[in-house]
Amino acid sequence: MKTASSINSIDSQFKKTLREKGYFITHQRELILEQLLTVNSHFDIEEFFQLIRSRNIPVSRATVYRTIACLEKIGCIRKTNFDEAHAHFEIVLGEKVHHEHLVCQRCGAVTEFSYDHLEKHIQTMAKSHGFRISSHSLEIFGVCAACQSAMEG
Amino acid sequence: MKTASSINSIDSQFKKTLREKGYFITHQRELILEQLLTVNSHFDIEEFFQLIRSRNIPVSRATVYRTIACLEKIGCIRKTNFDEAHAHFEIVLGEKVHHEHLVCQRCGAVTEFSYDHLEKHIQTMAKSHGFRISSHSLEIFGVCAACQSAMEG
DNA sequence: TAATTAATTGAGATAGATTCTCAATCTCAA
DNA sequence: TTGAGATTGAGAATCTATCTCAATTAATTA
Repeated sequence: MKTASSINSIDSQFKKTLREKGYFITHQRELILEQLLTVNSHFDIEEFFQLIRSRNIPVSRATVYRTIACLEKIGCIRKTNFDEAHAHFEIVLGEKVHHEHLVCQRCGAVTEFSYDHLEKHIQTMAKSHGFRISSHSLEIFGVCAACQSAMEG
Repeated sequence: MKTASSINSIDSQFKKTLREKGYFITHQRELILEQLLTVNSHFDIEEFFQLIRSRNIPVSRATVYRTIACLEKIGCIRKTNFDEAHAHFEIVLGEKVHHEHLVCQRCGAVTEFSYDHLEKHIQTMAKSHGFRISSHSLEIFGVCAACQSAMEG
């Protein structure tokens, strides 16, 4: 649950990280951060930009794309692949445990789950190949429970 | 290792599957299949199409895209996500064990590995969410051993 | 084998997502 | 306050992939 204070805290973390990495805190970035904290996980940029538009937030599409890319680069946001033409993103900061995704190919619903052992298995696997890990992603595609019922009915 | 006979066998499997699923065996599809068997795993369509061009194989870009999509639909080819703007594909038929990928973000090298337990863990996870799995993909991003040495040197 | 029907093809238009250009503006540090 | 360098906006450009539609071709049937 996002309480007012947790939002402020995430917002501050974003800005702190931006500063630490040498980025400027611009008015547009502040506006985007503020809006980012109002969206659910797993947004796509166009959808997010339309939201910004509808709220009359004065930020251009280019800046939204650039800011998301920037936040991704500094690790505040994660890009995820749901096998669609456009990228999806989710907020990372403030998250304790890395999670994976169940993606329903019928309704598009995304369910997060965490998988304790995966992390260490991956480490072992990578080590045996001399590979230095920077990230990983596990997506499971299929049909969610709700859609299964809907299809039977 | 792809021997002449294994290639013919894969080629026949492709065609058999096409027929079974009600697709026509066209001259263009035969040409594409033939060329497909000469490329390494993990090709992207544009790269593949340029290869076809350079060999003066008379098949259009649209047909290459359509045929790859068709082969994917019938399960002869798998689409993979290497965090790039374009999709990558790999041949599935003739493969015994599903594999995952280590993707080097520096040189782009892709290493396959298989992970015995993943399959059943995923099944368990999905079951607990009432989710019906159709596929999954695990990609590990980072820097391969060779690039690590190169970066030190 | 010829006719029939539906699938497939090619060329180019189109769509969709994202990045780029560049002049104007803004941020931050000194 | 000021200068250097980062950032922005608007629209052009790029890139990947799909779509359109008339012409052609594959498989089926007579």
